[in-house]
Amino acid sequence: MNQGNKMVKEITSRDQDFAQWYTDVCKKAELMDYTEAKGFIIYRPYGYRMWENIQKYLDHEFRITGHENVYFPLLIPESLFQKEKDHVEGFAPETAIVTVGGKEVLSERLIIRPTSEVLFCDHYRKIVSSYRDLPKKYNQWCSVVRWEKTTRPFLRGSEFLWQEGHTIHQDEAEARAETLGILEIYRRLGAELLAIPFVVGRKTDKEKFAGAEETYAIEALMHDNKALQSGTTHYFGTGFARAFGIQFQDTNKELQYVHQTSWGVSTRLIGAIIMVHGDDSGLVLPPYVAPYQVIIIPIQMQRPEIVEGCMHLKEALEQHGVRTTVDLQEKTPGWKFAESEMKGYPLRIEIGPRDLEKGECVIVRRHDHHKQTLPLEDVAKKVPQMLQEIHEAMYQKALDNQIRNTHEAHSYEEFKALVEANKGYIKMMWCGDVACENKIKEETTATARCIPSEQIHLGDHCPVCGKEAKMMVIFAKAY
RNA sequence: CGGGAAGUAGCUUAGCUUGGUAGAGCGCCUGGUUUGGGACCAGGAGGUCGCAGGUUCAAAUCCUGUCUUCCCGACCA
Repeated sequence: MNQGNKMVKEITSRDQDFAQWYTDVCKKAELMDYTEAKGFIIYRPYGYRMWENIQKYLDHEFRITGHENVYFPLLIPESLFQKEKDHVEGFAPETAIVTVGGKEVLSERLIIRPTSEVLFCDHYRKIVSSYRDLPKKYNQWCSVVRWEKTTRPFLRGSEFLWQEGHTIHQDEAEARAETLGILEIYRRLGAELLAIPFVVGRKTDKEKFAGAEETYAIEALMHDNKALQSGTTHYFGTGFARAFGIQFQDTNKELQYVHQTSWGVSTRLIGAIIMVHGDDSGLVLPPYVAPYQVIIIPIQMQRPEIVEGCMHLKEALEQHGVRTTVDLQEKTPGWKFAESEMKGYPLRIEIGPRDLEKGECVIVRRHDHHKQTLPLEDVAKKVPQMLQEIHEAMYQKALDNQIRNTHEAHSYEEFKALVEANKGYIKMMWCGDVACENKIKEETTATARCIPSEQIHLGDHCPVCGKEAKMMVIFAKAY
């Protein structure tokens, strides 16, 4: 068997044309479909289930850290939206606006939420008056609309699904702790569910969220060495509170403004999974986010004992908590093997007449095509361990790739050469001046991805302007 | 939003230059034979040629506009 070769012929080779490969995988793995409206995609069952698994993980984490789910409206009166200056300026270019209701032109236009800060603020203003009302830690699962000029499935859509957390606190320390606490949950989501080693750090002022005092992000390196911002958390200080008048009386009987945060991850994570783990045969799914962790393929479906054997194994696996499906399509085994690879099931189990005679089955790992034979009776109790090993191997592979594609630049010339050669993450000292950041972007198209908490001292001066260096920044070309 | 390319059956597409009854392969349906890496035979269904105007006796084909997708830039989860 040609294990190293591309086994599925219907998609573009990954290294030949990464963009086309990505689109092919999205379509062929049946994750999504296009609609007639630009940037509005259908999340098909196989794609949506991944989102549900992400939801399940995060929703549990949010709950045990004291957050409550809520739902706020889709539409925001324009006047409300305009209360915070930076926020409006940041989002105005990409809002969709409802101007007609029924047959009447509306007296006030309604903005379709691109994010819901202002609605939460307006509500918090009404329900908070005492320190005893704090904190409020709300989260909502919803979709938002942003009128993007260029759209791509999962990576940038006119509408996308996400969760947005909005919290208010008595003081800065508590709000900042919330911002970093959620960031840590996002990092763990990557490590434990998505098998993606996120680089975690603070954003530069230029890359900050509109209206935020501090923005943090999780960044992931894709297989084409471009970075993808995969989630953000923001500390707002009291900016929104002042704009919206969210005040409370503290224990000294004094009026204070609340300290606020917001944070979110979106269906863009699905894009990250595809681009971090996928290969020339299609999707490769990390076990804990995969809709099904095991697909069982019966060989010779006309034999009832084989289908029966498959069903029994499915039951046994499910009893061990393994999400399992049996491929009962009227297709040849070869067809099913190819499709199971395209769709990225972490484990494929084949049961044929020869196996059944010997009481065994063939079990194949998707991520490395490793094939082995196991006694049927051992499968159900061994698979959970195998899934764990697959998860760890996939995480390690992604981490190795990230380390291999992270470089240090000590001079601006070196930096430019690294960007030019498409070398991934590039660490470089920076003076903190936006002028240098702009110059870098203009001349190289690379942007500051984040200021990592783990700082390395690479020099005393900013390689761009020669002034004193204040921090090390990770730069990369980004999606 | 600028530059480029493309839209014909679910998918890949021929036909368009030079206007004249829409064709193929794959997939799908029915029956049969098959089944350990994308099976075979026979029969069958499926199309307002992206959409809207225009030219013409006649438009998939020519003209105008528009929408969507892809690529390259600028802008953003």
